[in-house]
Amino acid sequence: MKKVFLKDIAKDLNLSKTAVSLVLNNKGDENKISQETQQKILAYAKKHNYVPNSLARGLSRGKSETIGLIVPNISDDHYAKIAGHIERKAKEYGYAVIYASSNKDPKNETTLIQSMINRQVDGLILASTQQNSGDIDMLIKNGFPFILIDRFYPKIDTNYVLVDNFGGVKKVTKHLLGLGRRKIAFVTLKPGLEVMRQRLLGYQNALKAFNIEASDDLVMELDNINYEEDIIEALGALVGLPNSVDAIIFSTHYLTSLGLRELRRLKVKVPQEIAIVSFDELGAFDLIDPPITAIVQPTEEIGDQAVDVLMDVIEGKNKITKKRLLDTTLIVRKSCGT
Amino acid sequence: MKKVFLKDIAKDLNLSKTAVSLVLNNKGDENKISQETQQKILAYAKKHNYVPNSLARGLSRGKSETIGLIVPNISDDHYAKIAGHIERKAKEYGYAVIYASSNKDPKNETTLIQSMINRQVDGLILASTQQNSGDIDMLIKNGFPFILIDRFYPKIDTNYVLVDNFGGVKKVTKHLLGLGRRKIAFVTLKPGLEVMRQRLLGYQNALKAFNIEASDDLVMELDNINYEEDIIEALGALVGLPNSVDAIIFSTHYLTSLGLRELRRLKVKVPQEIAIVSFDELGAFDLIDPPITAIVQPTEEIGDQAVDVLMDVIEGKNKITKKRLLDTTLIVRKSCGT
DNA sequence: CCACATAACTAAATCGGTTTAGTTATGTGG
DNA sequence: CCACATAACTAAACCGATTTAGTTATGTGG
Repeated sequence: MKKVFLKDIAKDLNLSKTAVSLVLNNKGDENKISQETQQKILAYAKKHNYVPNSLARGLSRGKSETIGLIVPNISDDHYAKIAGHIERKAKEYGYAVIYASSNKDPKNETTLIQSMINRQVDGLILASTQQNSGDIDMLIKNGFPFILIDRFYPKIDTNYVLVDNFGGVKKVTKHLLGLGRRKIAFVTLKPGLEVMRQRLLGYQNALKAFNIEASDDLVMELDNINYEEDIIEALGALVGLPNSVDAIIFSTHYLTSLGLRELRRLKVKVPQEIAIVSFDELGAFDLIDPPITAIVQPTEEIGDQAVDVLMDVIEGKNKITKKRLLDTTLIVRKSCGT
Repeated sequence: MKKVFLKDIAKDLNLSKTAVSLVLNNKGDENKISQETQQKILAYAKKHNYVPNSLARGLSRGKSETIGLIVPNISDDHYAKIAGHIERKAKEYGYAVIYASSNKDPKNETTLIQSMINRQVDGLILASTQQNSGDIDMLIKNGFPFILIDRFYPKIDTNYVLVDNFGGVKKVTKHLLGLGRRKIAFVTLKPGLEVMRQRLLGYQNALKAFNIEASDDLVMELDNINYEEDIIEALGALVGLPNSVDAIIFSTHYLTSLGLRELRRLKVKVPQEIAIVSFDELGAFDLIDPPITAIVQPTEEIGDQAVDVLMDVIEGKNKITKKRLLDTTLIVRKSCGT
């Protein structure tokens, strides 16, 4: 089962590499290669299981038919799901996916972007740390095809697809307010991520709609890296407040898990004393006691749309930037009371 | 910020591409390029931010510095974790990772293996469907570097790294027996996967050690694809047994979640009436009520070792096959009683 | 002063495709 | 019968590296 190359086929059939290449790329007709010859070539290729070397093809075409996916952490439930959808969708276009995790470090992100470009990916899907506007500017300046998912740069005009974070949190906050909760805390990560700001704004906006003053004491902004320690302190503070809180919104799924563990340790009764809700879902949120109310993101749509838009850019269609804000779904479970 | 190529550097410095290439690949000394020239080249390259086109390099070197990862489903918690570790470790060797999901379909797997090889990956990490011995034979015959993870082919001599499935299940079964449970059911997937057989054997072996007859009624083998429906039926049967079961071992994490949901619907009290344990952990198993006892796999070690072994093979070291059986850890939680 | 070693390079082939610019043979209209 | 169109190809350049096999200039020992 020796590998066959273009030149082998050409030699064996007494044809030129050109003819063989054209036919195998479906350009036989437009280049007036006779039907007989085309059949011969196709038959030979099939029989000997010819497959082009994609490095060579990529080199000469200037395309690798590969896209790069950079996310904070590929092991994270949310990104793993998105990665799955991106893979499936990319395959429809004949593309493969190289992934890499930035671990939330902008420096890593810069390196990864460079490394992906060197590997000649045709485009990038980027869940950016959002602290690399320089990289984004560079991509734009070079006309490199890319699309942001999950996070975006408010001041830069780019393609992106993400969820309506503001609306999502507003929705769930109103839900809590509707249930009579009034001292609602918001546990989130330190600013830096626009999407986190959007979530915070959604929270504040909902409170305002109910004429409730948004107290700074109720907003806990944890360090992006040391959140595991920070959250313990934060929850201690919240639970210890004179007029204790009656609800907590966690701005992302891993904060929810950590928070819930800590609340248990503090013997807080959920939802009787404190209702909780989570932005982002985790596989087993319905099995937890109590089952966790969550805002869920349409990961499939994110993946599909990201690839679709990126492919349009790669193929040179649609010069204008596409900005997509997808809706979240509120899944009401018992953790916010009844 | 125009791209610079080797020939640009050569031209600008009045040198040959050869000299530039040698120096940039750290072969300047052994090829007697003068220190001055080397410095000039390095300085120029740094200043103009030269980075080699890896398709071109890959083509001429016959290496892409990329490995392929094929798993049943990249979105699955278990594989997403492994993917994260593989990525990190591969980066240490300067390798990038292309991933793809077979969705448990051997035909897909065959296609993916081919497609990865065409993309000139230097090696493959394969969590195989285990129904493709033909592919594996082909890889071996062609001397293509690869390593199996998670699943292996008992009749084929290959590199692999996976956990001691037999020992893991045996351990947890004995644990249940030690707690006095006697009618222990085993809910698993239909044969085909050797690792599932190993888990079953571990279960049976533990029973035997306690002089308990392993009844076929207590082993439920669900369809690999339609397990969501099958498990409902299976649990219905188990719970309806005359002398109902007092424990259930789920052979993989997604069966545990599904099973637990169904047991709740059936109003079965866990662990009072039925204890449950899971092979494989899920992020929130400690938060579930009751927290789920689980056998956890060392995903980091699996990823690290897979990459290490694969790199050895790629670099031509260690001609003998490496077979690694890693230990699992039993995390005892309340779902199996106290 | 000549043969030969060595330092410091370079020209050109190569990897396996794609693509541009022809070439050759046949057929057709005037 | 000649000019020209067309069908059916092909030779060779090219993509951007790596690498083999030299080449040239200088220095050294006998």
